[in-house]
Amino acid sequence: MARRGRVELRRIEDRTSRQVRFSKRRAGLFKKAFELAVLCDAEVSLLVFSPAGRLYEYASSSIEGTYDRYQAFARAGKDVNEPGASNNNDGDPSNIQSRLKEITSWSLQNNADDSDANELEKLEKLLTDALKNTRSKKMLAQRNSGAGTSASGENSGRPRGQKEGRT
Amino acid sequence: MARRGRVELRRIEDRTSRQVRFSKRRAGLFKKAFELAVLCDAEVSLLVFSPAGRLYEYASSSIEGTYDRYQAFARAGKDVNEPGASNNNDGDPSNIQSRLKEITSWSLQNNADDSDANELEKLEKLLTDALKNTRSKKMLAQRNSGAGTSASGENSGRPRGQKEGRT
DNA sequence: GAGCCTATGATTAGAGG
DNA sequence: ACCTCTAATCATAGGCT
Repeated sequence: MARRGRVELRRIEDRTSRQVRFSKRRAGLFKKAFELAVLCDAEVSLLVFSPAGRLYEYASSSIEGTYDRYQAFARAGKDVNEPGASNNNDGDPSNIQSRLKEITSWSLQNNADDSDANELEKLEKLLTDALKNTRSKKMLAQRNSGAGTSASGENSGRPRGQKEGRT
Repeated sequence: MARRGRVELRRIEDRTSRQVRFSKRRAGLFKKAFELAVLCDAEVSLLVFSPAGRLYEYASSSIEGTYDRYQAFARAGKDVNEPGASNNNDGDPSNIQSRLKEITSWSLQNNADDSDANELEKLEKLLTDALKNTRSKKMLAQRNSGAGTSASGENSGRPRGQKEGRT
């Protein structure tokens, strides 16, 4: 025997049943979170509190690191955004802001603060690249004397509100 | 056709395929997170960064709220508090992370993305300082640890961008 | 509750539009 | 890039141990 009908999307009333479902679905959810991280090279952070108040967690790197990245990202992404000026090039590697965001989150993730020469070496490389980038932009700016656009990697597609879940 | 065999549990190498799978699996994961929250009355917080660095989030209540609960919980349960962890170095001007935060916020405030040579000059200086800082830290680290492997080609933290439609 | 089982609904990889 | 279709795997409700 198995399901007789579709799963209804509302709170399960029976306590025991809800508990069992929670265990099973939680396992499935964590498995999928893990798979997404591994297969697609994504950074995933998942926190679940059971109705009873128990904590379950998964993070492909670390909860704190990902949360820090989230905060930096959310803060950054929300700010300056002129409709006319093609900003918000989050995926464009030649964009200084996105580069800085990446560097910052990388730095936070890796706690690039102390005594690890390798980590610092990487950070150094990132900073060098960013600096190089800045310089070339500056040159362009001087040449064009204030008329430039930032659209070095045009393609910003369309804004597509992200929403999850469903009713 | 459909899958011919089991899904291998390792990073998908093909970029396009990885992107497509990411979208699909992400949708599935968020749906399941949502269902767990509703069906089982759980508190769920899910953060996902795509390989391209875009953020996707879901929270049955709120990311911040759940994260706060997590911290309170973790602290209460196990007394988790690492000494040099990525926390509260904001006051130290020689700290790389705080410097990066400064740079990032400056960059965002001033929309330091295009056509202003002076602004970019300032940004350049900030980056130079940060780089100098990094270098001296690296030297200290090398001196103190003797670990001399230069792994510059590796991307574990993987800052990198790819041009795609934005969120 | 934790495991195991299994029928069946849900998810999804890959191809095509 | 996004939708649809389809085949095939996957997840899982409900039973039972």
